Amino acid sequence: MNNISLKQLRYFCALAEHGHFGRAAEVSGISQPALSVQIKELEIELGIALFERSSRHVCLTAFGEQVTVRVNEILRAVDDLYDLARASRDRLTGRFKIGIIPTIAPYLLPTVLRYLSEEYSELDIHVRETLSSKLINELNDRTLDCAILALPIGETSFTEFPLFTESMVLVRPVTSEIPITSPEQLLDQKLLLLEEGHCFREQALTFCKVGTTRPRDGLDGSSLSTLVQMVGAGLGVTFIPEMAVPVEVGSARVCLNRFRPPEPGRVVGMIWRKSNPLASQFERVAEIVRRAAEYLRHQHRSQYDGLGI
Amino acid sequence: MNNISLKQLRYFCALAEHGHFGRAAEVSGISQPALSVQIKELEIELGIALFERSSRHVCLTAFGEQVTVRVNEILRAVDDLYDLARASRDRLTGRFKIGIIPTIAPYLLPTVLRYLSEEYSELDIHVRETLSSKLINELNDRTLDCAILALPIGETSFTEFPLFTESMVLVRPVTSEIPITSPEQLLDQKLLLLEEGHCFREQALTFCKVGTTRPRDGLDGSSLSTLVQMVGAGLGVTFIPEMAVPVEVGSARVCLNRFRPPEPGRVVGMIWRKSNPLASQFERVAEIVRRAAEYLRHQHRSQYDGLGI
DNA sequence: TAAAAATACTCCATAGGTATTTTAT
DNA sequence: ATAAAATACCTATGGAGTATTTTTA
Repeated sequence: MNNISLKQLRYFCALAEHGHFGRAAEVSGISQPALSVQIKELEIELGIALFERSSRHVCLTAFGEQVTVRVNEILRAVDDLYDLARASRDRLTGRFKIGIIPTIAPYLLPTVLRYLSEEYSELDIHVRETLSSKLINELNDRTLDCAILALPIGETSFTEFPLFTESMVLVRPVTSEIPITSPEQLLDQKLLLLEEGHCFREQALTFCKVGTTRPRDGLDGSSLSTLVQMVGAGLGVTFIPEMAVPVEVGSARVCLNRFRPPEPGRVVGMIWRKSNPLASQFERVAEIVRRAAEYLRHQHRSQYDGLGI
Repeated sequence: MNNISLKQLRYFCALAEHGHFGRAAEVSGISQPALSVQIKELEIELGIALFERSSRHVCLTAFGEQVTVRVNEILRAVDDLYDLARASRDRLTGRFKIGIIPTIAPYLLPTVLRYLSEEYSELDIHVRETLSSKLINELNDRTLDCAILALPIGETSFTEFPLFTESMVLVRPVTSEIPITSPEQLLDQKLLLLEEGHCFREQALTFCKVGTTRPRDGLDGSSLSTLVQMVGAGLGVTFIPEMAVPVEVGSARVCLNRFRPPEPGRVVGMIWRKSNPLASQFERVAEIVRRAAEYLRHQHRSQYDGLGI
């Protein structure tokens, strides 16, 4: 049975250093007999003497000297655990795996990553971009630490942290005449949507189905960028999130219009497993993401206004 | 206060490996609640969670994973202490510093070293050849582990282990006529002795002073070899230990004679500090030295007989 | 509802304290 | 005779057990 204790090893080091039971005990904050007993037990446990005692000197045996080196290493390694813990407690360390859906990633990520790496310089951030359903699986798998997606998810095992609400904007060909300002006006439009699985598709449809009918099916696109290009080619209309506007619109021959309230939109938030012990850290991370989004929105809003919409 | 215990670290490893409190507890030979408590205390001590718990899975946090590597190293290092102890207990390890007086060293050492290195193949043997008084100081200094010299020493702090008794042999010039067989006959001889400090000098004189007078002072030599050469040159007579005969006599034009009992002689033994915890090991070493000397004596005796003395 | 972890409590082993003895210089 | 380590003995902390509750899938 391995019954050596770290206390014994610390006492051993103190005694090895001071060569005197009384002083070593004092330094160790225990009484001399307590130290004597512990050293003796350590020797019994190892089955060999560590010190050569006399009333004048206490000095290490040859074996004791070999042990000193190793024990110092051990104690140093244990102390390192504390340091590591403190570092990990105060700020995230090591790998940090964040998931994000495709209809947010391209627009939010650059800014978020910049903000995060400013705050957590030594954090090794991994990004995974995929559909909400996969992100959720990977969160449950513990493959991801957290995910940025549209709320609500409605899984009780997750903490949902709302980041911001973003509006949907309608993208029309420049050739179209009158602005569309209510869902009803969409019914005779050909609506281009992201392919099945994207939550943004569902969100757009939800808005359109405010009534009971839905717009004529159009084509599916695999990215917002593609959809906008398709709109520019006159194939129909589509929605994009407000945040995508500065990136996706510009090159394409399209025009935008907002709706009158209630504007279509969605809540974007960050989620993580409630059981993850880094939860408190994640709130800080989420706050940083929120600030990044806010900054982005201000930037965009000025451009947006510049577009005169 | 550093209150992590090795037990906790072992439990941690078990839990990290099994991912299940119940099984890890079983493997560790304790109950599940005991394990729960210890893991929790470890986490409290470190101030950060090591595991992410749910009733389905128990898995390491990012921090826990970092800790696993280090803890495994720590536990391995602790186990190594046991191995090191066992190795040191069963056989001498590391440096072994042995002292030996000049009137024994050249004759006994080669054989002793051969015997010792056969028995302790990985022992790093250091030899120190000097006068008894210095050897004793160095034993007290703990510079030496043990010493081979003429007994008795009479220090209570030393264990004296007698190895063998060796006779002194008189060395005469071949030109001298009649054998000398009793101390009295030495009184009119010119006696060549080792310089002050060699115990062998005192031992020779002790024999000569069996009566009250002592032989005429001769010259001092720094080694037995020198003395024998001086005898060959007709400068006087000298004593050498029996063991030195095969080495020192042969090239010189001298003849030998023994005395009738009580033959002059001395007890050669090994000494070490009583307080040295390797004492039991030293008895084994001493026994090996004794066997080496015995072997040597048999070898010499046949040569000696061949000389027809 | 079932499986697993956490909690509550109890007990005993042992670390550590004080007083004393032994040892070695 | 003195300084230091070892021993004896006692106390109290805490490690570990059993029984139970809480949690989550």
